[in-house]
Amino acid sequence: MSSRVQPVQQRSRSRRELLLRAAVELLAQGGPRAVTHRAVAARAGVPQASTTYYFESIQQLTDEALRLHLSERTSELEAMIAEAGGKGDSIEEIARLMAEMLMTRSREIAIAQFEVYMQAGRNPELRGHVTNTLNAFERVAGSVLAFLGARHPERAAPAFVALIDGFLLHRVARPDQAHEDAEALFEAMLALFIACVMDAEEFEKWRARFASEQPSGPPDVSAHS
Amino acid sequence: MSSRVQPVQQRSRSRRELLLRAAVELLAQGGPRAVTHRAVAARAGVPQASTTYYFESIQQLTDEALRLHLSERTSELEAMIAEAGGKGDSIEEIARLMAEMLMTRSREIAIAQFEVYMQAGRNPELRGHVTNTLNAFERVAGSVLAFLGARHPERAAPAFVALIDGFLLHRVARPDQAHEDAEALFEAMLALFIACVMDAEEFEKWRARFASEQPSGPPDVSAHS
DNA sequence: GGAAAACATGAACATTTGTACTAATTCCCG
DNA sequence: CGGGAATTAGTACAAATGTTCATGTTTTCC
Repeated sequence: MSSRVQPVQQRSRSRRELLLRAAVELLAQGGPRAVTHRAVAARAGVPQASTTYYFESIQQLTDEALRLHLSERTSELEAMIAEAGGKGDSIEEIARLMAEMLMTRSREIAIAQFEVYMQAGRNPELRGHVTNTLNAFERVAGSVLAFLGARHPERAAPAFVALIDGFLLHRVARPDQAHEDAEALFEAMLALFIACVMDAEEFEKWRARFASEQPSGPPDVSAHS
Repeated sequence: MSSRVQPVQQRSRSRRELLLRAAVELLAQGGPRAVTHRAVAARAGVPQASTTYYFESIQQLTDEALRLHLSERTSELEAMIAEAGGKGDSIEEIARLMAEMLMTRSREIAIAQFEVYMQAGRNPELRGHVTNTLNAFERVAGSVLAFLGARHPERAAPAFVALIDGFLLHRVARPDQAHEDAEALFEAMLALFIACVMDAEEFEKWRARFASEQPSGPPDVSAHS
């Protein structure tokens, strides 16, 4: 009934983690229905029974995998900040850096992130973790906006993160657009938004640039009824 | 091997639709793993075998259910436009109307929408439909922005839709925030964004309002490790 | 070295799920 | 109204899945 304890031996712990990573991969690639004991074990290259040896149930395995993913996103965020530190200090540079960093990640990372969001909507256990992660995102966004000179960064931050996640979500749902076009659009979006919350002169400058770039009309896809 | 045809009798057709709606409900409430033959039949109040009578496989049932959901979102959008027509013509009014309309929908509608996005990421069959729906959203967003006087509405529209979906997604993932606060924030976000793509005077006016409202700092949730 | 604890795994079992099949019932139309 | 098609429903079965368990192996610690 109670959850299995953390293994004490190193090899065990890494094997356990192997299973968690396999679960995240399967979740990203095939959705929740693809995360089965057997599939996870096969992908991790361990025998079937390992999954039930390390985890009480498939639900618990999945939940822990999602928490691992969340903690890795936080680490990733810190790494991004560390890497970006000093590399740019203008709106232009920051927007380019962010767009590039977020778009060069694997598609699976974004998908897994959204699966976590979905799961958090149903599982109160996860909700606190997701809330903390989102708050962390918003804190960082607020810092960046503040660094650039936004007037009310903490207020604009949630919108900034929403814009980013919305863009990435649409890219997951509609992956056909060329990568370069998408990244350019993303960068322009970010720059425009940042400029929005700055003072008026900065804003004017950036809005002009946003407007001057060739407006790419939405490509009409063959109608599906 | 081929898909079953549309039933000829009225009762049959409505029953078939009943199954599709049940599938969407289950998907929204319990995720993809909750959509099983038996669960769908039970929720629709029809015998087990109906699901296999009307649909080739559970996959086909799910796919069609998702397509139904998409087409209903399009209808909903048209209804919103019709209802909003003439009710507002200022940025303030439009933002309030949009925030209210989008936030008073059931939570399940948003969740189902995002499940469709996730599924489209994996299923090329669905992708075209999702692309069309997103393009329709962006077209409407572009019209609204154009109506309000945006300079390059078609270029700002994708960002606008991304902002909306991102906000709704975060609300799904983190539903604890009070509804009124969330709606007010949403409205402010929309108004700010719209103002962003307007001329400078409009923008200044709205940015000032956005900034003057009490900035609600992110509530720190108890740390989950 | 050897016992005890921790770890690992193959095989089996119970349940859930997808699907097929047959018989009964209802509906449509001449 | 009667016959054939459409639909409904009960049931059975094969496959997939979650889980258990007995047993074998490795590691730890004295």
